[in-house]
Amino acid sequence: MTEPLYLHISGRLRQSIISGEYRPEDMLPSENELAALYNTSRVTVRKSLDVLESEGLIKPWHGKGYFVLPPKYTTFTLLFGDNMNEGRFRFQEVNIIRPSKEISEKLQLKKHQMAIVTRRLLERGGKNLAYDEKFIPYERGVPSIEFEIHFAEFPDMFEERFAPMSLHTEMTIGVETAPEHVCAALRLNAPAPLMVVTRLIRAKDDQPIGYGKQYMTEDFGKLTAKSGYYIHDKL
Amino acid sequence: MTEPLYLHISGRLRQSIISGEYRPEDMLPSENELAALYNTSRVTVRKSLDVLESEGLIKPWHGKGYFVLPPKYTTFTLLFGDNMNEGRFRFQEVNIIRPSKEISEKLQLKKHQMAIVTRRLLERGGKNLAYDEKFIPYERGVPSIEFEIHFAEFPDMFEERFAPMSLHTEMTIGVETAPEHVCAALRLNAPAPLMVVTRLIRAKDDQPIGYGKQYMTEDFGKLTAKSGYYIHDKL
DNA sequence: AAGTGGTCTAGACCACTTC
DNA sequence: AAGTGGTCTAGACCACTTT
Repeated sequence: MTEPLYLHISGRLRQSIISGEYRPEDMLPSENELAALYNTSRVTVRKSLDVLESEGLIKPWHGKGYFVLPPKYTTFTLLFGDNMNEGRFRFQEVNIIRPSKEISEKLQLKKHQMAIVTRRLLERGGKNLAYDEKFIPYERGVPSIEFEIHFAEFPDMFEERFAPMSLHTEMTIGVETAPEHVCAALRLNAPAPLMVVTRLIRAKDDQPIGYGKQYMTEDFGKLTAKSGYYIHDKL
Repeated sequence: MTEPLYLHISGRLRQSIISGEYRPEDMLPSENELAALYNTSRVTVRKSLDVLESEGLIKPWHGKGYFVLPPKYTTFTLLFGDNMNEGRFRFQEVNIIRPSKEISEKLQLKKHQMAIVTRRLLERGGKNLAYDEKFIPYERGVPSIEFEIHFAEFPDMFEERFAPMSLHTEMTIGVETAPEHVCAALRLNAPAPLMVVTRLIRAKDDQPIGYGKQYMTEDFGKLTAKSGYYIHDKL
């Protein structure tokens, strides 16, 4: 139950930084001073400073000392997929198609290479909230398996074929005027601007292996993001 | 120039995890095994494992060993403000106003408390791309200073009065039908759905100290976000 | 030369898990 | 009891910065 010393020290220092006692550009006491102050070894002090460094609060400068960093307000953590799983998906289509120019470029398909598409509609409370398209390259010799994946979410569906840790995703969020088939599925009277989230899944070698677009109506809700050191689960 | 041993070890292990040699749920060799393998001390091995833990790749389990974690696909890092600074802002209004219900709730204003508003228009290449509103509580006795801050960006403007590290921001991204004054400023013919980013700045005690809304047109561009271990600057 | 952080060692004792 | 990770010590030597 008793708190380890190194967490006690990092906690005290974090508090001092957040409260403004140490401000950005300020220097913390040296490792030796802290070791003397808390009557402990330099190793333990270093461990507590490592904690704060990994949280992005401080940066050591060889030969000088530990500096307090200015906060980065432009970096947000976005949690995506939370409200995606509330509601019910209805499949509209699972097919092999000749890809559009956009899809072909995003997936870097070869000429005449086909793509597999799944299209789904998200319903919640009797309302059509979102429309969802996923595209993956079609390759001969990897047959029916592809048709089973359409129940899985991005990028879970790739875990069988790729090392999971090697996948990464690029996301864009914007407004687009939805194409007709999307408007029809969502039962919109006229082409309307919708929030569109695209996701491009890449494997370790940056090879694109999946591309998805989600069209979200006003009823769908909002995406949320957070920034700030203060929200760390520690403290 | 020679790479420290602990980084060498963590690099090798990271490579093994990303390549799929160790998969999620797998256990890494024990600290003692690694120490023997690399002919080094347990302390150095621990330091290399700490690196991977702070990257979210592994999790130690007391008495058992180090487990490889499954990737979290729902956590994205969003860089906001990059395309906000390209272009030119034109101030439309700086004023003390009676707040709307929305503003009053977000800022948790007292009854009859006023708010300061700044409204701006973002132009780029002759096009109106975005409209920007910021609200902060008005307090008597903190007078004209407030009017000077309107050149600063959220949340920089608060750094004088609050400990910078104590601020945090909650963001929502969604589609809203823009109110009339926004449509007028953006020269839209009819009320149109726009991408709306709201930001609520809170101080350390969770007290709201600023609220901003940005309405973005289709021309503005998209927000981008990334996920995946693979994009870490290391490796 | 003196102070700072960066790396590393060879131990120690504890708490948790497995057998 | 044996193996695992968790914490901590008291040194050592190096590289960088300041005086």
